[in-house]
Amino acid sequence: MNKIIIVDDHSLFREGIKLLIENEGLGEVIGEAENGQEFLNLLTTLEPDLVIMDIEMPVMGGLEATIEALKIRPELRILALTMLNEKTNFIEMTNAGVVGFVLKTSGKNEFERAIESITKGGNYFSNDLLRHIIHNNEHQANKDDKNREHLTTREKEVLQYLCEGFTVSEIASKLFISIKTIESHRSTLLRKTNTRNTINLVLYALRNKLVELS
Amino acid sequence: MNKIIIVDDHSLFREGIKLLIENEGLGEVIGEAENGQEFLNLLTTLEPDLVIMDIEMPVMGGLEATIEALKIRPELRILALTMLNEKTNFIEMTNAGVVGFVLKTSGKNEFERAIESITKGGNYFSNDLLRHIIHNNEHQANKDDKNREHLTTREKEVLQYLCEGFTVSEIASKLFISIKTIESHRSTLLRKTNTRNTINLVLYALRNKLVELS
DNA sequence: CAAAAAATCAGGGTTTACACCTACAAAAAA
DNA sequence: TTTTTTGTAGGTGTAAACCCTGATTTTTTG
Repeated sequence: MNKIIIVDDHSLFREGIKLLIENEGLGEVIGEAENGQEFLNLLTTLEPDLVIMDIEMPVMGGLEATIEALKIRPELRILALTMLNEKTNFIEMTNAGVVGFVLKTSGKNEFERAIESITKGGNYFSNDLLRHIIHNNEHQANKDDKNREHLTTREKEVLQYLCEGFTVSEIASKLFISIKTIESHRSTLLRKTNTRNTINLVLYALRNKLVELS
Repeated sequence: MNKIIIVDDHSLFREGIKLLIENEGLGEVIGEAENGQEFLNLLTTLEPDLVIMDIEMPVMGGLEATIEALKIRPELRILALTMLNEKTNFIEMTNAGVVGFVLKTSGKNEFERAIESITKGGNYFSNDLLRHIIHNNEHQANKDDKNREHLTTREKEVLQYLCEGFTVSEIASKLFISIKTIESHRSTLLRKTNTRNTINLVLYALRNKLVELS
């Protein structure tokens, strides 16, 4: 019998999926978590065969959780459940090692097929998603591969402050480092995001949900 | 027995909620729709007692669907299911006539209580949501009433361009007027919104939804 | 019409942002 | 171990933002 953990920040969604799994005899839900961090905590005591993982979650998202979990348990099989409309890092999630992708807009049948396929050791990638990826590649390929050139921890921190409306000198004071250093980070951010000034950098970050509008 | 229609663009979520409702004996799901338009079509043939309505959906959202549905069937009881993080038009939805509000992050128990309360003719508004509304009102109430209406047409126009990432000189070129004029408008905007610089002005506008993030 | 508000423009001064460099030590990755 | 990345910091010059006062014209409104 499949031992399953469900990771999703929407409690009602978890409840529903749990019922679905148990009703259809797809497995046994041995745990639930509402973000990546909670899930990693569960992993210290539970031994699931399969994880159903949402991607966009507060505290810790599905990508990071997947990477960390597979470091600890490389044999773990993770099925990503995504919404498609937002920035679904399909490539990054597959690189991280998920064995399947299903859309929340998919029906019950596709979900069952995914779980069955994965249980047998296979993969499952939703056709709708694949179609979407191919179709949108022209528009997004550049942005995803080039622009999102991986921001470092410090850069993300500076970006966060910039998006909260702090000036360069204020950030320097907060972090007890030179204004020049913050300027340097901002310049790097401008280059990596291919933006012209701080305002456009902030707008870029908000549009791409690198930060949240508080 | 409650006759229920579920309106949500996520098929898996609908499946789950349907199972939950039937498992707990909360009612009978007589129909599903994946957007407001589909739901209105269903209303021509089905006669539900209760509608569980998502808000953000493609084609037609929950607000418009609620308004239209209650024009046709004023006695219809609609429970809004929302996510809170995004622009949840709580006020507009209640004005439209929904009798309840539950968060997707809420648990099964709260969902059941909501349905029971509504079935008995009452209302149900999630405490988490109410708390969130009240908390965010302190920041917004004053600013909305005083500052927002004060912006002139031209000022709003300039603000729009600023929020799209254009610089002062670019806006001057676009509108065929002097840079000094745009600077003057921006200064007025800074004063009226009580912000310190353009970035904070843009953030203010986004937070208060004076403009949309494209 | 007269008064108020809105939209336009100007000058001048201070501060900050921005672009382009260089540089070096520590940490991480190869 | 060697190479690359990251975080730190500085210099220099230009452009832009920012702050103030003041003024003219047009539009709105009582």
